[in-house]
Amino acid sequence: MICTTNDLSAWKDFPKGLKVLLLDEDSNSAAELKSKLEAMDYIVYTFCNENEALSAVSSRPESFHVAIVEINTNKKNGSFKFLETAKDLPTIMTSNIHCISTVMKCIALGAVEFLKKPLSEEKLRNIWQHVAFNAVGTDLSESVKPVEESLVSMLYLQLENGEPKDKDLDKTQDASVIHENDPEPSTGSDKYPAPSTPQIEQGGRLSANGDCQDHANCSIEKESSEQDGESKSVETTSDNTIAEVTIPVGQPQGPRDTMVTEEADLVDGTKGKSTTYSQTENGVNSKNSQAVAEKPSTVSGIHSSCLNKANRKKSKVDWTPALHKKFVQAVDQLGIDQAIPSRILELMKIEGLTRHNVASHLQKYRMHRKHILPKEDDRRWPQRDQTQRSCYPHKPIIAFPPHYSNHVVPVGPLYPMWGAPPYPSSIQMWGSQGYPLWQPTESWHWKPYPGVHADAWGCPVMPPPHGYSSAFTQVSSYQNASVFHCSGTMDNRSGMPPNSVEHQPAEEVIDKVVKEAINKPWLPLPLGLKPPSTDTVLAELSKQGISTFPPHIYGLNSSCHGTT
DNA sequence: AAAGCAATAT
DNA sequence: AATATTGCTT
Repeated sequence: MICTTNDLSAWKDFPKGLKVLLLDEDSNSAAELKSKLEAMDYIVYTFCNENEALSAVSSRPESFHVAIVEINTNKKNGSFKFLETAKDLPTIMTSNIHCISTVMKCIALGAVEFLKKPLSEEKLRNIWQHVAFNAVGTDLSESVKPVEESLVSMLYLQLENGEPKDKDLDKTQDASVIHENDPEPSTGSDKYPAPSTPQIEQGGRLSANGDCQDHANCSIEKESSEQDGESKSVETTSDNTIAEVTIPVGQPQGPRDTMVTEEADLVDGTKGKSTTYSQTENGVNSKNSQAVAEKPSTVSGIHSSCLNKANRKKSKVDWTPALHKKFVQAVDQLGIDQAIPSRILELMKIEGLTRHNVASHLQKYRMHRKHILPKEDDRRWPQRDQTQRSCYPHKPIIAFPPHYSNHVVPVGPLYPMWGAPPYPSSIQMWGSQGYPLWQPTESWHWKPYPGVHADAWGCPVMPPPHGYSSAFTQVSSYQNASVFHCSGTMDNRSGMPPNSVEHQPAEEVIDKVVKEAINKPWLPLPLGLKPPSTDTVLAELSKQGISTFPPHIYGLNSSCHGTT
């Protein structure tokens, strides 16, 4: 039964007279509980049979304000049927079993609260707070929604991790919306001391008032300025949110404040969160810190929530590694000069992503490449063909872009395809198209391997690829190899060991390597170095009055520069 | 109208 | 800090 606020104000001695449906198939415990409730002036209707209780609810819904249901451990589906069926009746689940998954399941199915047995008077006293008030003219519901949203997300994730997913869960998942103007039942949680469990009931069971469905299919929101039906979506799967909300669920007495805070945050004004795109991801299994946002199952769809047409704040796109990868793939596929937002958008096929989103990301992406990559190149060994950089693969669905081999070395493993850099934490995102990439000097949010000093992303992070190292390690030590990778471009000093060569400016570093190459002529030259022609060498030697070849020709250094 | 850039807002 | 938004130019 749903009460209006008027009902409430007119209710004499509330909550006395509250009508409680009690379902407990153990008649003893039912009787015990009944007497406790009656001691509080609640009116108790006891049922020992789920079906009977359900039929009572359906035949005279006005007879009950709330339900207290004991989970029947003897039944495979222990009383969840009631929970699932009596959606309009705020239902408090109770059990001797307090395992978190059970609790979560209850909540996911719409329970307003889970009370551990034994049920003290203390615990029972506040059950009235779950009465579904139809908060006309109030927006108390606002404060409830975000919790619901977070909780639902959390549950989703949780269940994804192994527990069977309930059919209803999908529905609830979709309810992750901020309903700003819903005439929604509310218990007035802002006014009264909250019961131990957040009252997400009404939200979770929104199907009652149709909101859920309403929102479920509006992942595409027309933007007034956009004709192509771009929509906004946001992430539901905020790690933090989930994490923080997790605890309170199972532990009524626990850190509720955390949740409240979270709630406040979410509510506060305008933050609307909705979905994260995730899409079918072929190759990448990005397992990163952000992975939550792109779990495989999330992958095929957007749990979109939609926005209330009325007011909907723009939300941010979560450029997860997977999403970024998709983006990069699209850019690559189009070729850098064809890569314009609208086409990228097309190729990405991400529901809910807007051209603006792409444009924005593209802007950043271009900036990154423009500012970072060139710098690296300039400091690196002379490129055989500098022009290649500007015209890299337009049809790059090939394992290695042409210029790849010209670059000194990809720091990491060569990615078989663009896409899926195997790193655990998505480092080097921008580089997935074959650029040699180390972390740019600038901060970049995709961090190197966990555990590795973030600033030390230079070469040591990953072993050099074979092709590279074989040619190289012969010439120089590990440090020198690093020199090539890191050259002076990045300021990684802080992350490097004190004795590493990286401290030297690029020129010096180069000189040093050149010198070493000269000193050990029997070794292959480092990539990027061409040997001086014999003529040049001879000319230089004769200039210096040398006609024989000493084992070490230090003096060649300068001529080397001149001839390469 | 769309793109792109820079500055600024969130 | 990362994105979005805005304003402007092309």
